Amino acid sequence: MENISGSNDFIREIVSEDLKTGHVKQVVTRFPPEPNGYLHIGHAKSIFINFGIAQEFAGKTNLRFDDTNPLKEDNEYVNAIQEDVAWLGFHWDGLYFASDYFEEMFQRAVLLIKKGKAYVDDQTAEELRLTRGTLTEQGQDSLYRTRTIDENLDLFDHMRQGEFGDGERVLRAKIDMTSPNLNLRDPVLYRISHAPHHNTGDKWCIYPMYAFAHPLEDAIEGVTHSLCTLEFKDQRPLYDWVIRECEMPHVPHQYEFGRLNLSNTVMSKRNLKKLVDEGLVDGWDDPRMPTLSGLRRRGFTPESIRSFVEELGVTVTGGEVDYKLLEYHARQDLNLRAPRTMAVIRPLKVVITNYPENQVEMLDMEVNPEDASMGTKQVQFSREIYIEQEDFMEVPPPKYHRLYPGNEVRLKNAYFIKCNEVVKDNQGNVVELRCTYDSETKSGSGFTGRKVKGTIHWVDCKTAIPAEFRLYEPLLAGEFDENKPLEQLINPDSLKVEYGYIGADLKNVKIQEKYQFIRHGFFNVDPKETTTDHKVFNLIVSLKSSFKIEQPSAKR
RNA sequence: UGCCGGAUGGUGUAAUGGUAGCACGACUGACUCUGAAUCAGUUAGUCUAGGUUCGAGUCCUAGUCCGGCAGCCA
Repeated sequence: MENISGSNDFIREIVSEDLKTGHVKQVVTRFPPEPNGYLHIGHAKSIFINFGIAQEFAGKTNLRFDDTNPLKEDNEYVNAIQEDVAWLGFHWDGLYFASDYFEEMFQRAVLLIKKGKAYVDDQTAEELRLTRGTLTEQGQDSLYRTRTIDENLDLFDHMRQGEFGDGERVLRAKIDMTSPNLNLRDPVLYRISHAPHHNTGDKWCIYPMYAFAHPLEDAIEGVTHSLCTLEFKDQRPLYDWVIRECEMPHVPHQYEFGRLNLSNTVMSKRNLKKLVDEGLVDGWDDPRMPTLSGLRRRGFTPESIRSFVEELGVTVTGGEVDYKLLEYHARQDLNLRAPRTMAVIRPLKVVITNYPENQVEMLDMEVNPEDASMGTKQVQFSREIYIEQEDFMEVPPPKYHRLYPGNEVRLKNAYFIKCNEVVKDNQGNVVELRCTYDSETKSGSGFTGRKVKGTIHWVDCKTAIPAEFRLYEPLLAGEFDENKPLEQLINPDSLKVEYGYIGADLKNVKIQEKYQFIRHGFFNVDPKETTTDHKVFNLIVSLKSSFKIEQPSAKR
């Protein structure tokens, strides 16, 4: 069978081959998050791989919560994860919980004991660690390794009945304490934890470990290709051991791919949670976070995340992707879809002295020059407007095409204006510009009398609406360093808040709507902070700019 | 001095023994009522040393470097 997308990574080749040879009738994958945090863009890669491959080969994908550790899991995460997966555009075939299989897992563990393949160990966690050996030294058999089957059965049952305290005993696989693969040195299968579970309540006080539970979950659900990240590679022999020794009728296979790492950010649930818990960010959905909820609030579209992830491919090498590539995909998507508008983020007032005091006119503006079908809209123009502070310089550097004394520029969709006078306050700051306009130069009039180097955007003072703009830079100033406290790593400029103006055309914006503020970038209407009276816009990604001031004379 | 993986421009990725290609970035230029977009171009790569072969990024040997593994986490 051929896949639809045409992309052909090593996993798709395996799937293809399995289908062709008939080893597999229908491909079944699963996305198995632990509900102990919110999903991030790294998970998006796994989601696109698991759901994507199943889709391409007409298979099925389950959303399965790997909830085998009651201490860390919570229903808040269960709900958030479902929302995020759905937002990316995927529908799961089955919605399952590992905890629903606890009884079967217990029975399989009993089977292991009966076969002499598992035993109850009374050693402490510390003793276990000491006898496991090291990377270069083999481990030693536990004193309890030779317990009789009946004794093990009895003890394991008492574990389940709650007759021991946390950590007093564990169930271990009996494999090989001398194996060079640490995962095979009699790994722990079950531990005791008298903790309430988000799904099973207090029904259980023993919980299976990932290494035991995961292969069973896959087998129970009929998963054919269990796709996970590289760090589980060493567990593959154990995965196969569990399936085989537990005599699971269905045999899934594990394949590993490289995890996604993004530059200048934190990418582990542990550290993301820390940022949230320490109040260093505004929750899991802080727009600077690489979480899916953060990216959504920031304004990234699922389509741009998808094309980004798909471009990376599926490989067995690890690496770190420059976040600029994600920005590129966001621009690419938004450029075609986002309506254009003019917004002034750092306002500077301009009075057009030869424009009649009470005159007002409506000017046409293309909604999106990339898509004529989006039509035009009208924007109001009058004698007083705001322009961007950085679009004026009293002493312009070379190749500065914007406003400066004596220079003429075009106001986008309006007229040429020329700067005649600069008004300053007591401190010498420029507070107002007095300009004249040329009525011959109206946009759309076909005026060709003379040319102008620059076009700048503006907002009419009479109808301007105050707005808050949140400008973002990467969360971390440099690369993640686990030896430094998080608060020292955070980029102090990761969030800058500005107060400026939007035009009347944005009076009725709705949350999560995306716009391009001409010459600035793409912005999203913040869903958390925006009210009818106070509009907050999140910078999704700025427009590229080839303009650089050669001599940074910040003087205006 | 264990085991398992892996090394292709600054970054990510392709080439399945037969011309090292693509994308991002960076830099030019054209165009432009967004210094955007678009278009054209430039830049820059097979870890090292041997070997097999008419031919090696690809196969073999040795080395170097990088990642993962010593939770009763997943």
